[in-house]
Amino acid sequence: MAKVSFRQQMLQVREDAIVASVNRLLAEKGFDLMTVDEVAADVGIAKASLYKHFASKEALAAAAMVRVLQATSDVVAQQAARADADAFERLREVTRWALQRQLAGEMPTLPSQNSSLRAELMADKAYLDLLMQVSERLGEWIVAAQADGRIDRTLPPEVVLYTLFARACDPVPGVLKAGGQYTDAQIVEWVLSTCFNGLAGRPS
Amino acid sequence: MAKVSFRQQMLQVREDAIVASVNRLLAEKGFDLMTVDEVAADVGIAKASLYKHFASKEALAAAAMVRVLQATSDVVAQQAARADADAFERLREVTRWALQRQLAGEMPTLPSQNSSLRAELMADKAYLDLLMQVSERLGEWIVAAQADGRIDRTLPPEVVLYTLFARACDPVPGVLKAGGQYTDAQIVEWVLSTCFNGLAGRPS
DNA sequence: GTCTATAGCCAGATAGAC
DNA sequence: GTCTATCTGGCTATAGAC
Repeated sequence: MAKVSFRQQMLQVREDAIVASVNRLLAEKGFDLMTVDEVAADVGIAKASLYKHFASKEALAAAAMVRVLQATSDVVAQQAARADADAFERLREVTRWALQRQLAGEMPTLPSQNSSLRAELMADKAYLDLLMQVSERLGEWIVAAQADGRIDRTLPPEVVLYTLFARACDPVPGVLKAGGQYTDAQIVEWVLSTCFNGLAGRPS
Repeated sequence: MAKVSFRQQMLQVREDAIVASVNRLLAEKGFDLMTVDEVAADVGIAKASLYKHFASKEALAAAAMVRVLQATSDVVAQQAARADADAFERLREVTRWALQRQLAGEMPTLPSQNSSLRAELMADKAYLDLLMQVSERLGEWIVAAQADGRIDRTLPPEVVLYTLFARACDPVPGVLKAGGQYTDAQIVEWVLSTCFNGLAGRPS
């Protein structure tokens, strides 16, 4: 029994390595431009071996997306446990985390509306459950922050939620980082500011 | 001579039709998922005929991108001619136009950092000249609006410029439109508000 | 210049030995 | 389960007749 468990552990470690590679490549090139050959080369195994672990390129990407959502869910839970922050601040911290992860090259972009990946994700229960869970928690905070008057009450909560999801995959941080003249910390603060305070800024 | 001119006119009309199709398909599926066969079918001519007009798929897309920039340049010139608007309002009107065009399904998304399209565009003088021209004019308005105090002075103008370009290709309007419960006009106003006033809104 | 037919290539997926 | 070698399909691009 110990031997089986050890083998399973090895398998798990390898699958983790695969998913980590896929996550990075997805963030770097997106689903369409990422090739399975690249993933295999990056992990250091043969392409055929990949297909013993995952049934298709879409399944590969879906596993990476699920992992990202799990990480997001963890951050959300961590913010929910804070006693010293209101709903608005929690939303901002989750957004800050997403921007940092994006600048670190570890945030895959959302699947475009007609990608083959989208169909696979919409059939993936683990993905949908996590997406629902995160959306519901964020939705509660949005409504609370509107009640507090810290988020614009004239915006439907749905609009706020989609805007936050979109900022996690925004091209702006990457372009600014590619320019090379700002630190990651500066970029995060500016993008957070344009997101929550707008380009016009907030009068003090 | 009249006959030659007539033929050239016909050619021009056909090329316009091609570019219009490419523009729509680019906006709908993006460069990678758009196939040349689709373009040919959409225009109603054989694929080989397309290649008599444009040297490659990249050249096709580049022509569409140039056309979008020309339209943008026209809108910018139109706003520059207004006597009843300050820099901030001009920026907002140009952004509004871009959002309306996107909701109409006529705004191709920006080429991703490593697409083959990007290399072609960076070698296209007409594209680069237009991009530079539009960027410079918008840049002047951004600086002026910061001097007026209507755009946040703590943001580098570059950050504001990239943010505006990014909003023209934002996924949020499309997702909201796909939801089907809001009018285009509502969507435009909400996205404009989140862009300039932020999610937090502006105290009056 | 327009068409039909096809070449050439690349990437996802698999066969079969070990 | 891992590998090498190969199949398959789809896409860009072109040849050649008209």
